[in-house]
Amino acid sequence: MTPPVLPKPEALLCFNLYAASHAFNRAYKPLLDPLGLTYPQFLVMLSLGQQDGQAVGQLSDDLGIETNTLSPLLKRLEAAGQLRRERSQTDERRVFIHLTPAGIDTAFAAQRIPESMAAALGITRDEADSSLATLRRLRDLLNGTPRPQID
Amino acid sequence: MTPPVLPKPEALLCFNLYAASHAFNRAYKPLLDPLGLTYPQFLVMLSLGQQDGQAVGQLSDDLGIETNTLSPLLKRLEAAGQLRRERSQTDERRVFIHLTPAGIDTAFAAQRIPESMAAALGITRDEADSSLATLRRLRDLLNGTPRPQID
DNA sequence: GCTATGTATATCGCGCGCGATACAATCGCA
DNA sequence: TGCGATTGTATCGCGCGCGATATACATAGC
Repeated sequence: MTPPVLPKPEALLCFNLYAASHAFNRAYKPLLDPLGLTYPQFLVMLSLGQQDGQAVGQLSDDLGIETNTLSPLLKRLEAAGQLRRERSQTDERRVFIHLTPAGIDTAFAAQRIPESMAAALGITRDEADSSLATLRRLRDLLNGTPRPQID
Repeated sequence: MTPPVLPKPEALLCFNLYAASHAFNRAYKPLLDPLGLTYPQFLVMLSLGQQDGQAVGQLSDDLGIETNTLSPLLKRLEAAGQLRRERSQTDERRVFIHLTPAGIDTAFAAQRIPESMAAALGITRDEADSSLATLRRLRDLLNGTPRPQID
């Protein structure tokens, strides 16, 4: 029988995900501020550092951020001198994103943040990987992927 | 030695948390739309359903949402007829939030969403609780709590 | 009582996050 | 070749999320 009282948000997986995500954002902020990056901007810089010259749509797919969110975000990063936006010659609808030299420096500095955060929290690689796998499985489930058990 | 290439966001715990959180939001949206609630509004309604008459600050603490986010959110819920805002008689700085009858109905309807979502995804209570505990520990770490192993 | 300090809530500004929409460039196909 | 459908990106509107700030109320100390 259904209990007479509603569940506390604390008892819900979705709330704990929501709260942990915001907690991560708050914890990263003091480390990202010196770089002049927001958290989603940090993700974009890392993705570009990993593979430069991606189109807007590729970034959108990889990060799960809609292009209508990315467009203004990329404009702000361009205005900050971190990247260039370059129309494709062969398909003028597409826009390729390239890091500037300053952007490359920023990306390398950004790379260290997760490491130092993990170290500061005392989280081992194994713990992180384990949680990460759980979250990835959950995300695939939510995204409607028909459960690809292995990756 | 540090690898010559930057890490993919995919390999980061923080990104997977970020992405899973947004995925949850997107998955909940079609279920919340009929109730006229956003996701944070859903959390507020559940919290009030669990304990009515909370002050703004209590909601803020419990949900980890700043009062500057809650104030306009509560005004929207009041405008939607889901709750009343009532100044305390004894301390006129405080505002207590009470669900309206319509709000109580909404809260009960909202309560079913997590259950049905879990069922649709094939997630058992044990799996949810296990992930939940991991996320809670992570959140406590990030919030600077000096690691209270048990709760 | 009267000022200083602290507390509870609210307002403002800016950057997401995303649905809806716009628009140009490309593609498909008769 | 031409024209409708599709694709890639951008714009708009609204609701968070949160730092900074405001404001009213309460409390403490004198």
